[in-house]
Amino acid sequence: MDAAIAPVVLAWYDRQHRRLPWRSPPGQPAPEPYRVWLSEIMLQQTTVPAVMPYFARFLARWPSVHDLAAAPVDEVMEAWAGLGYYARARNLHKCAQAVSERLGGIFPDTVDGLLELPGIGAYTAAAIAAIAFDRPAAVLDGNVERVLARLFAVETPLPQAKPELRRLAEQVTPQQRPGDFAQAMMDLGATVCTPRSPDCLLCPLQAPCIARARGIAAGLPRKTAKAARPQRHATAFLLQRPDGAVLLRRRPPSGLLGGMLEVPSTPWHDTPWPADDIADHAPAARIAWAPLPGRAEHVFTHFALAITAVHGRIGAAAATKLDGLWQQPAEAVLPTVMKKMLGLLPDSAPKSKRNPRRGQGRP
DNA sequence: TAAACGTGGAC
DNA sequence: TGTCCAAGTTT
Repeated sequence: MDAAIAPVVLAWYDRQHRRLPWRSPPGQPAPEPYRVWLSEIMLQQTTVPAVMPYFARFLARWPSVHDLAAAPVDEVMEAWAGLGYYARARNLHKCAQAVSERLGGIFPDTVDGLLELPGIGAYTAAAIAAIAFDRPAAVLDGNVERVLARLFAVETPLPQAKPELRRLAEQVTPQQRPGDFAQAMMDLGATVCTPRSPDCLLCPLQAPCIARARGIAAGLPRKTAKAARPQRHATAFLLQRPDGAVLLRRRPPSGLLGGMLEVPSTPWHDTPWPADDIADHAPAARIAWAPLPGRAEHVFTHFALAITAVHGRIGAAAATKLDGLWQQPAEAVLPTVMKKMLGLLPDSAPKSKRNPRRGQGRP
């Protein structure tokens, strides 16, 4: 029966495939490996709508892997700002340099070759091999895991079920059109076999789906509970020059927000900061720090950060003596959490998110 | 092996 | 408001 899976999925894909900028329609020649690679890196743990504008900008600015390799890494980081998981941007640049300089601009066309490159793991190597080079590699991402867990009623929770799901993926991957098959399985997972309420009536695998027969599709794949998210607290130092520019710094190259610009702040502590302790961590001495009204919250994968801010002013001459760089708040290109810190500045009107409260009660 | 690593949208 | 989650990789 497994042999019957691929043809059904491919026939569905021929009719229902999503049109995406990094993709060729079914039956057309494969897209350039550079585009496949760029899109796959951006799509790691990231939604298609979020990737869309970044992909367009990167491709317009750096049309080839050589162009990207030749770019200063800070420009690549800046272009990535807002997309998240910034190690991807650093590895993207490293990978471009490896391909451009060591491989003459030619991406490896095998899973093993691709796995050697920075930022390319099991999923991405298989995806590039299948989509760009038509290799029959078994592609296993979150979508495919879900489709297979339901199709074969795998009740073992993730991530323990991964080896079993991988075997199933290898079992159903066809020798013909493996790239289309990989994309078809992902489209199926993204549009029909969705996490919460799968649209089984529209599914081409309705008949062979064991979970559907047992009425447990929506509950698969099972997942082991994750740890609670701790709360941390920080106070940002919004130090402003007479021309309005604020002090920013470059974070260390690795770790959280590695290589990105930051607003100076207290350490991110597990308890709120007593007012008297805040100035101990200030980026400049002898500044009259004034607490600002308002607070912001930012949720990372593994902790949440409650943010308050203090405001200070500094003369143009004194400002030149500090480490860091000065940028106008509206023009700074920053990770989202840092933009939220700047959002606490007195005259920064755009609180885009719904932020009613404060003052008047409900009308 | 498990934890670190961002963000925004959906329900 | 809270929880889940999206085309994972690295250490």
